[in-house]
Amino acid sequence: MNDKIKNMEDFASVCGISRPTLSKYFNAPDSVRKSTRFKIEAALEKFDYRPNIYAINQNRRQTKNIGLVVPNLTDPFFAGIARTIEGLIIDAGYNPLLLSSHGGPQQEITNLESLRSIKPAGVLLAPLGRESDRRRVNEFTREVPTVLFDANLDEAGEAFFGSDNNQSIGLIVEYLCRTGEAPAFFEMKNPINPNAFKRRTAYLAAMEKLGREPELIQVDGEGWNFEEVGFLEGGKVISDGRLRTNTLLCSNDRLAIGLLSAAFEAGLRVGHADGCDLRVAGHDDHPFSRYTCPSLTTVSQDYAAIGQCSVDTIMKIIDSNEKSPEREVKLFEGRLIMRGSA
Amino acid sequence: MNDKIKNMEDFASVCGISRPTLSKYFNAPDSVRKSTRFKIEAALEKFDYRPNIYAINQNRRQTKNIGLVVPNLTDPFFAGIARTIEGLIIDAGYNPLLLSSHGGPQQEITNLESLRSIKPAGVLLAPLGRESDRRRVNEFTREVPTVLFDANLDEAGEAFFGSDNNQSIGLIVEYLCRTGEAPAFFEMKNPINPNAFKRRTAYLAAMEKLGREPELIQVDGEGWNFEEVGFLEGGKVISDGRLRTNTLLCSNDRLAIGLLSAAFEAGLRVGHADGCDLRVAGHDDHPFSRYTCPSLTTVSQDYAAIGQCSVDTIMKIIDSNEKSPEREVKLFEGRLIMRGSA
DNA sequence: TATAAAATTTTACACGCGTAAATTAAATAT
DNA sequence: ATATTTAATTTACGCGTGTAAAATTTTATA
Repeated sequence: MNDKIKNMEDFASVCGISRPTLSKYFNAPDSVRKSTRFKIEAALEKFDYRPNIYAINQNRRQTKNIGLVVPNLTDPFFAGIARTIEGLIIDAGYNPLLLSSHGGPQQEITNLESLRSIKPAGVLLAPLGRESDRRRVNEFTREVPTVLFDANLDEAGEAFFGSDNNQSIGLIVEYLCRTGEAPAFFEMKNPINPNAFKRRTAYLAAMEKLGREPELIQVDGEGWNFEEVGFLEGGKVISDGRLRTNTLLCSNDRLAIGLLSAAFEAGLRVGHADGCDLRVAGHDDHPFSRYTCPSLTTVSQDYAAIGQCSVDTIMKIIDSNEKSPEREVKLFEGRLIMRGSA
Repeated sequence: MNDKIKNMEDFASVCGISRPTLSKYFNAPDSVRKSTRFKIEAALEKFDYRPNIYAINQNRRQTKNIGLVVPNLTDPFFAGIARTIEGLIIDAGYNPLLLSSHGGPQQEITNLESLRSIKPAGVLLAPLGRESDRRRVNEFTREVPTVLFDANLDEAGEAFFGSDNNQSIGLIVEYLCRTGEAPAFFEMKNPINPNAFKRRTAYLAAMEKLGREPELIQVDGEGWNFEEVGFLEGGKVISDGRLRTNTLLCSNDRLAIGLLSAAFEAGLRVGHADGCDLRVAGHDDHPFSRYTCPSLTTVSQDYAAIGQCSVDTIMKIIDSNEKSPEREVKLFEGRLIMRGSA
């Protein structure tokens, strides 16, 4: 009884069931007769056997793998999104494979290449943005069904789902204008992320709509070390005294976190209460934004919806087994998160 | 010339080289004659072919996969460690597979199970700790060469590498005592992590050594939401006024981040400067600790060394193909990071 | 109970590669 | 140039599964 079961053949014999039927069972437990299903599951309790994943994937026309590529796992914001989407992929009966591009376009391509060799049924890609190797990403999306999320990229992939920066920035600009001085927009001069461009434009549009004079504060800084940029460059902006307003809207929360730190060290009191020197707001509702000093007023992105929609769409594409005629794009609205900083 | 190359056979014919020789090449490019190696690599330039990873792994005695399991990828601290170790694994010529247990023992086992089906050559595991399913983890380590890091677990795995909490806590306790009032130790009553226990013990030992009266502040709270625990329970501790000292040493930085937030909202001034009400220190040198308000004084862990040592060891085990007679344990020293909060 | 439909089994082949043994060719040493 | 070592080729088989077609059994339907 305790002979090692090493393949489906062995397991078939202890089951008293033929190997092809077992194969059917493992691919879809409901596709076999109830009585045989019970027999199989009873045997599974007694013997531990699991089909060899490599043999399976070698012979299937399609693997059950879904690639999930995010720009930077070190950022808790993306780590959280990845976790959410992983869950959705598992719920759909697929096997998520999470890769991080670590902020580098070379790593992004490496990720796609290594995914290609895994022959995924589909890929969910949050691209780096400006730095992405457009040509090679496009090349990849022509071979593998791909849905983009978070950051859009030309016409790459079958669909894109992200946040409506126009709406979300409009929301917080309106809030800031209504409750105090009109905000200046604090951002990096050359943002890596396309969302940053959209937010800049959205800020300008929102200010114009409200009849306010926009003020862009575009600071130096490269890479993904947003906190550091916010801290160093924000510190300069503060000490320069070249601020025309007491309200700063940051392009994202991580910049704001750095800026808050710089403001603190400069002895400025941040917040909307009486006697405060500065109001600071962000965008994204980063996991840490609740615990900054003061807590950060920001806009949250609807990542439950974005993730769900991305997974649903890639599943639809996989099931229908055909590229949809036109690229679907859907943007989701953000929600104002009012806290202490503005 | 543009016939699709779909397997090694096809590629062998366009190369003018036999398939077994190609197989040798892909397993070790240096194992074939130089002239044939050039021929192969020239052909690789013209045709794009990569060996089918599933077919390879099915037939190899050993895969080139190394599992890497961390307790919580949402924590930037672990995300950073994971990134470092991933790089080391790649450098060693292996393929890292990163999984996060998301703070749950069930997920931890699920991760190990899914790793088992991938038949990894070895696994690097940072276990959850107290909540880990000891029995099943042990079961796994008997089947797959495993090296533990970050948190120790009984006698599981072939080796353990982590931080010397005794040294690091001793370091900061000594610093705090030397520069101000002796610290109380702020921690969770039932920590999930074995390091937390060690740090508590180390705190008590360090205080005794310095002839100071220790004070443990053990708060309620479950799970991995350390900032929230630090914020909520820290807030209570502060408003209770039951603090005998003005200096708090937190069991980890994330608790400290929450505590700083609570102190801020309570209107306390944190820092070591004149006129401050409270000193707060942490442990770990979390990526965000530089940007708290004030910036957080803490102890950094030597994760470059821990990662390198873990990878070296799993490689040694894999190469020697035998379980070492005795379990290796090595602890690395921390470094004091002096900043504004204490 | 007879019949149709559905599920299962049998048989057989395919997938793409690792790998071992025997043979042949090439590189190196004498 | 010959002998020796080293590398490449040929041949052949195995890995553990998917999958298709035909034959058989079971279940559902009439």
